[in-house]
Amino acid sequence: MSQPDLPPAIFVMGPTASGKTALAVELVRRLPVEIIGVDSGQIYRSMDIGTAKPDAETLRVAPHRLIDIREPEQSYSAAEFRTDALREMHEITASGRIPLLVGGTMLYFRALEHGLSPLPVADAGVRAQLETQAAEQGWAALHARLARVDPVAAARIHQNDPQRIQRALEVYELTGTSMTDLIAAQAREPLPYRVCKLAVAPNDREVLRERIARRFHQMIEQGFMEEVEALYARGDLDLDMPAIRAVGYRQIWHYLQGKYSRAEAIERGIIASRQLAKRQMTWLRSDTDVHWFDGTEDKLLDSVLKCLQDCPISVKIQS
RNA sequence: GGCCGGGUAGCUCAGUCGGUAGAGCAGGGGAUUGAAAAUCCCCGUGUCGGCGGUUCGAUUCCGUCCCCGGCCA
Repeated sequence: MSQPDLPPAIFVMGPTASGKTALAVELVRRLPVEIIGVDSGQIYRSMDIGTAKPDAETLRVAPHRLIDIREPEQSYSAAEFRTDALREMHEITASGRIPLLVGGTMLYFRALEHGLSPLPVADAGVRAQLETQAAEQGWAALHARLARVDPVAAARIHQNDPQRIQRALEVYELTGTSMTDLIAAQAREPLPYRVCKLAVAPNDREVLRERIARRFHQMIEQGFMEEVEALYARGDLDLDMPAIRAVGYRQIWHYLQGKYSRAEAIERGIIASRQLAKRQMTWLRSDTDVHWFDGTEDKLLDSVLKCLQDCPISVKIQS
């Protein structure tokens, strides 16, 4: 099962505001590693404060790959991430260093590590068509249709989950084959690396909740409102776009539209961040072979370095 | 001080023609295959403000007291 000839890689995963970036930057100082961001928000240009993107100074010492690679009106996907990340990882490995993947987008980590089944890419036309049908007949009708073409998927997907109903129907429309059959037809390709997975999160949930609130207020002080205002003022962006639906951006967008007061937008932004952290924790807990770190301890770096030495990848510490 | 509203889940409230109560939000758990910071699923015992009274039985009716609004002095 284990493949000793595979090159090493490190994952640093964790919920929002857990201190992943700080740890990654420290690791860059000590180890022959290069950072790749695993963050569906930080891929966007002009979205810096609200995505907690490392500042220019930090990026100078610790460059991040796969951030600032899209405009806010564009979309991105787990599949594109996997392709991009694999390419960057190979480059880093070829240069004799170790890829250090850091972020909080757990689906991207999952897709990278376990691969994705060969399914068709999203098709805006088909999606629009399904959207129209849903508006006319309701999603329950589309779920019923899915049950006819792909009963296995329909049993798994809840009838109130429009996003997944739409995707499963889209796959069928595009290929004439059910998603279930396509997935069964070919095994996923796992990541060709020996990975050491680290999870950073405070043991005490309340600590994380406080950190999230504090950081959100800091973002506001740093000009988060103004950042969203600038996006809003462009006039070509809206809440249907993944970038604008991001935590914090969405709530401030509502404020700019007059739906929330300023204070309400901030409060709801904090709540949305906490709910995001909760979902991220659910992903992490389901991962069986991660090494957990509290993240708030003083000797975090030492513990992490020791863990990396003991890991199957056996990273040598260099000074 | 008088009159009128209110005091029910962490918050905002609904409700019980008397048989010990339920929504939204928050919170917790889970799912997660090209939107994933997305999209969903599951989870609600709380002296029904305090004390008395009536009653087989009171959160509900009556009395009284306390607290919070508003109006009048």
